[in-house]
Formats: sequence, C-alpha cells, structure tokens
Amino acid sequence: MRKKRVTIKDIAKTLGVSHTTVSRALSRNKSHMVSEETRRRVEQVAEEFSYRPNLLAKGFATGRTGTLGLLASESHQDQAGTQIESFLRAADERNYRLLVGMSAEWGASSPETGQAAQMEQFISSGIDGLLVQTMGDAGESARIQAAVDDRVPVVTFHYPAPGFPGVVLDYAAGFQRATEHLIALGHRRIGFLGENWEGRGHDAVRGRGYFKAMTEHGLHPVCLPVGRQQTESGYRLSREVKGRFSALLCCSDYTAIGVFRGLGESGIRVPEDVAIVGSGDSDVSAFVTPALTTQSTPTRGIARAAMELMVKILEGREVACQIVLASNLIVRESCGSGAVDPTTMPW
Amino acid sequence: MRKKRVTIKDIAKTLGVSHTTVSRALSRNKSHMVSEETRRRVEQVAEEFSYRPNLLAKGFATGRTGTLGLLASESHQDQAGTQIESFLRAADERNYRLLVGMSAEWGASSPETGQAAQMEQFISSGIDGLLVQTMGDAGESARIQAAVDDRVPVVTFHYPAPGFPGVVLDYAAGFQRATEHLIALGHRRIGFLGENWEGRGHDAVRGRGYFKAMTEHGLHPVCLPVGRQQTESGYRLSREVKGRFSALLCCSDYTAIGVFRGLGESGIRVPEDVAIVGSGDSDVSAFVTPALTTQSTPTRGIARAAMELMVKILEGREVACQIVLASNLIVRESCGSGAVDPTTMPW
DNA sequence: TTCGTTTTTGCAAACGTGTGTAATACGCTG
DNA sequence: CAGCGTATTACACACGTTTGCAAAAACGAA
Repeated sequence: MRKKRVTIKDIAKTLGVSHTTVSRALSRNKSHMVSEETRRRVEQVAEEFSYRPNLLAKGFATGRTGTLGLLASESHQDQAGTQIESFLRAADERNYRLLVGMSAEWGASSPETGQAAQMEQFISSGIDGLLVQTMGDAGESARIQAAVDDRVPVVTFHYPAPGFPGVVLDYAAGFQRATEHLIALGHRRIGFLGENWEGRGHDAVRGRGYFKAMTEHGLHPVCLPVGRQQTESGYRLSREVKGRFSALLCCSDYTAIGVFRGLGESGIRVPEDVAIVGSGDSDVSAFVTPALTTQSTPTRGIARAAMELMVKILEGREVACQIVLASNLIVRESCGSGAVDPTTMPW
Repeated sequence: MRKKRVTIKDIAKTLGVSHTTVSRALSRNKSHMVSEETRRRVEQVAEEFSYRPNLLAKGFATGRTGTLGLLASESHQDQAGTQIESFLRAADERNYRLLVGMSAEWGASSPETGQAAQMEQFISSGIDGLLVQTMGDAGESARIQAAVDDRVPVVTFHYPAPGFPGVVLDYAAGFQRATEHLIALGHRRIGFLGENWEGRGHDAVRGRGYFKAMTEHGLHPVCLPVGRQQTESGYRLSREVKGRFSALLCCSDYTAIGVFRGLGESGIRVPEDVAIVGSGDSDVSAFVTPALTTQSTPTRGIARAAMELMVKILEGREVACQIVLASNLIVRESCGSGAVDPTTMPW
C-alpha cells in the first residue's frame, strides 16, 4: 500500500533524458519520433522497473480513459446479470474497462434521481461513453438527455430511445409471432402475463405485439400483471388461469416456471391443458419439464453490437443509427405444437 | 460532446476569489475554514452553473477515487450475475463506484494472465481497493499477491485466500451437513456432481465436505465431474446414475435441474427413486418440480459483508480478518425427507 | 491606537502524463 | 562553406483539484 509508484520521470532520470522522450517512446505517437535506439533503452528500463502507466493521469491529460459506463436496469433481475456478463466480455475483447451501475429502483431514491445521479457520477469519473439499458417508457429519452447533456456519447440497448443510437430487440414482433403461433395451434383464449401494453417498461413492448396479434384475429387480449418477483408472481397468478385461458404468454422464463409449478399443483397439465410460452431463453429453459417454448433474447449479441456501435462512434466512424436485432421463437414442448383442441379442455 | 466543462476556476472568476477558496468551500475541510458568507455564494454559483467536480482530477490529486475494483469469477455463470448485482447494490449504498471485471477464462488468454492483467489495469485506473472473488485453489494467494503487490488493499470473497482479509462461505460444512442429512435418511450410495475434492476451484471445497461426511460414515465417495455448461452437464450425467446412486449432491441448482430432466426422461422419479440436493438457492429452486433441496448461498450477505470490511480497511479501522458465513441447508422436496428405504429401489 | 490572536484567503506547488514549439545536431546540396 | 531540411530531443505548459504555508484581514483586548 505504501510502495512508491514508478513514473516516467523515474525512467527518464535513470536514462538521463527528459520525461517527454520517455512518454513519446512508450506511446507510439506519429507526430514526433524517437530514435529506435532510445525506444529500446526506454522499453528495457520500463520493463526492468515494471513500470505501469497511471491511467488516471493519462485520462486526465488526454480526456480519454478507456473506461465506459454501463447502466443496467434491474427490472429483470434474472437477465440483468447475464446481460452485464455479456458486456464484460464484449468490453474486454475491445480492451475497455467497464464502470457498472444498476439504475436504482430499490432503496430510498426515486428511479429518476437514482439513474440520473449514477450518470452524473459516471460522467464525472471520466467515462468515454455511456451504455444505457433502456426500458422503453415515454420520458426516457428526455431523462437521458437531461442527465448526459451531450457530455459523452450514449448508446442505448434493449428498447429504442428516440434521439440516441442503440441496439434494439424487436420484442413486439417476437411476441406477435409467438401469439400467432398459438392462434395457429387453435388457441383462442390466450392470456398475457406481464405489464399492460398501454404502460411503459419492459413488458409493455412485448404486450403490444401480443395485443396486435390478438386484435388482428378478432380475439380479446387479457393482461395479468406480474410483480417484481417474477417466479413467485407466476406461481401466484396461475390460480387465475383455470377455465379462463388455454394458453399463456409470459414475459420471462422465470414467470413461466412459476406458472408450471402452480398449474401442476392444481392438476392442470402443460401443454395438454394449457400451453405456455416464455421469454429470454435462459439456460434452464430447455431442461425444465416440459421444455419451455420461449422467445430468444440474444444478450451476447446485444452486448457485442452495442460495444461495436460505441467504438465506432468514439472513433468518429458512425454518427447515429439503430440496430434492430430479431427475436426468434424457440419452439419446445410447453406450447404443445402437436395437435391441440382447446374445445376439449377438461373444465 | 463539445460542451466546455465548468471548473472551480470558472466559479472563482465570476466571484472574484481564488480557486483555492472555491475548492475549500465545496469540500467541507476542517483544516482551513471558509466564511459562511463565501460558502453560500460559492454554492449558489456552483448550483447556477451546474458545476460537477472532475472526479478524475480529484482522484489524481488526492489519490482517492471512490472507485473499487470488483473481479468476479465466471466459473459459476449463473451466480456471477447475481453476485455482481449484490455488489452493485452494496457499493451504491456506500456511495462507491464499481469497476467490474470477470476473470477471463474464456478467449485466448490463460486464466492467470487474464486475471493478473485485469488487476493491473484496475490498479492503474486508480481504484481504492480490490474485491476479488476467489476460487479456493492453491496458488491463488500468491497470484493475487504478485499482481497487486501491496498497491491497493484487497478483500477476497467466497473462498479463503490465506494472507488476505475476506468473507468466506463455509461450503464444506454446508455440504458435509447435506451429506449427513442424506445419510440420516438412509442413503448409502451418494454421488457428488462437481469437480473432484482433490482439485482446486469452486466445487472442490464442497467436495471436501462431502468426502469427509462419507468417509466418516464408512461410505465410498464418488465424483462425477461436471463441465462448464452446468445444466447440460447435469442432464448428460444423469444417464450414469441408474443403479449406482440413490442420492446425488449437485454443486449448482442448475446442474440439479439438468439432472431432473434427464432422470425424468429415463422414468426415474425424484425423490422417490433418487434424492437430489442442489447448491445456490437460486430464484427458481423453490418452484421447479419437485422443489429443490439446496445449500443456500447468501450472495447479498457476502456482498454486504465484503463491502463493509473493505470500507473499514480503507478507513484504517480494521487490518485483517476472515468473516465466515454459514451456509444453511434448505430442505424442500427433492431429497424426500419422508421415509426413504433405498433397499427397495426399483432396479 | 496597537498589538496579538484568530479567522479567512491567496499563492504556489504537486499529482503523472501528453503535446506544441523551440532548440540542437546531423547530413545533404549547391 | 553557407544554407536548408530533417530527425531527434528538451522545455514549458496544460489538464482540475487539493494542500502546506504565508499573507491578509478581522477581531478582541489592553
């Protein structure tokens, strides 16, 4: 803890040159050259002293720190973790460090304050750019704009935030397709487990796809609101299913797993009695029984694309664009793609 | 992106005072005072200009950045995410920022190089302290010591790393208790799904608890090694269970879920034919069927304790200590705590 | 008023690195 | 040999903040 740092001045002194020369020797800079001879000597001494550049000072001097801010949303507890992981990998590949935060909906502070405060802190800490997981609600762009105030480039991901470049996943189309899949299987009474499609937030976007498919087929959309504890919510909501629905769309695989459990306890079989579709394609979804039909969420692809976009913007090679990733439906057992005749349900 | 930063000098100029005064007015410093009058005026102008301190410069000047490094281990994919989340919360509560990394076992770089390089980068970036998720292998302390070289205080978590303060979870005792629980239920042929107890890494510590319990009861311990894809590994390994084991201890809930699936496909019932115990107490473990008996892993508690320890050390209030958290066994359905007579197994 | 004490303020240096401009040395051409 | 271009190096300052020390101002008491 009390070891003195080795600085370029130390190297300069032992070599009898100015620290400027050392600086230029170490950072291959085109503007001014350093003789091959000197560079060799500098590099050797640097190695010998095991010199490590002070990135703080470097960032302070250049205005570039090599650190990006990542602001994840904790709304989907399960996915936040894997999403962060994916970004860590993507950032590592491009040799960036990641200052990570989760927009604080917990604790005392209000969502807006928490998120804005985090952005402030990140920017003050000298990040080169900010990666923001969006939730898709109305005032979001304005909030981000107010907090960031053009001080660093922003790349959003997950949902579109008008005015900001980003990587968005077409959840609506995905859920529309999932709904149509169920309709094609003969289902008419299809329920939606998630936040209402009129609202903001994660689920609403999916909800709109569901809503569109239902109304286009002259069917009546019904929403069962899910709480924060997704698995538990699914379990709880499963009690309301009996006799009302022959199929359910869940905004999370974990909700679906909760529903599995609840239905099982009531003696209702999946998919024979009720078809279930989840979202997220989490690691376990292929291994629960029945294996879960689910909307894929390519977290790694999102992270990769967002990082690539950010790097391009930082290098001035791109100004603004929205990259839309498709969301595929992975059909497994829980939707009973075999013949299903909902008119012969046991109740 | 091109807005000029407001600095204390700007504030100083408009008020006709020196930037020193402004600095002192804003950072309540005991050594030198500032009149109440000036402070008011400074704060007002700062507010008006929406001044934000440059934390980079501040950290550069003081040597304290308010940022900690968090190095998570990706060995347990599932838990890494939730563990990081817990730390983000804990850090936020104490107003620290978190530079997050995952010790890179993926990609080209060897584990040692990756982890050491990350530590180097973090330290160069000016972190105040480093939180390291340990894996419990032999050379770990030496590796950390070599990379950090006493430049910043270190707090480890998960497994003990001799020589470093840390928060450790008593996995061995937890698995020993779990094994004894199964033995008490009448099981004799109990298998262990995870890395061998003679090895290093996450699972080995649990394995040693299992090994101890088995040998103490004169039973023969058997290890079925699990791969990186835990759920899938469990699924695959389940084929080797038939006729060999009446109970299995899994080092991860996800492995257990994979086992569930595999056994189910072979017509083997849980817990009637085979008892299963998992580890991690993940969100879904109470909702799979049968509900999973599992070793609890208090990720939030770990994060809280580690942050508290780190803060104490940074404030000089604590030098070195190991905090041992107990790991409880959560008994649900999958171990069949009802009467089990393994002599009447169907094969 | 004058001195001593306390409170408040300013000066200047420091943290480690990058960079524009000037200086030096060298070699080449005419 | 003068002149010029080029390659290499050094000087000095900048980045925004904190901090030790000294100076100035304010205040109280004699």
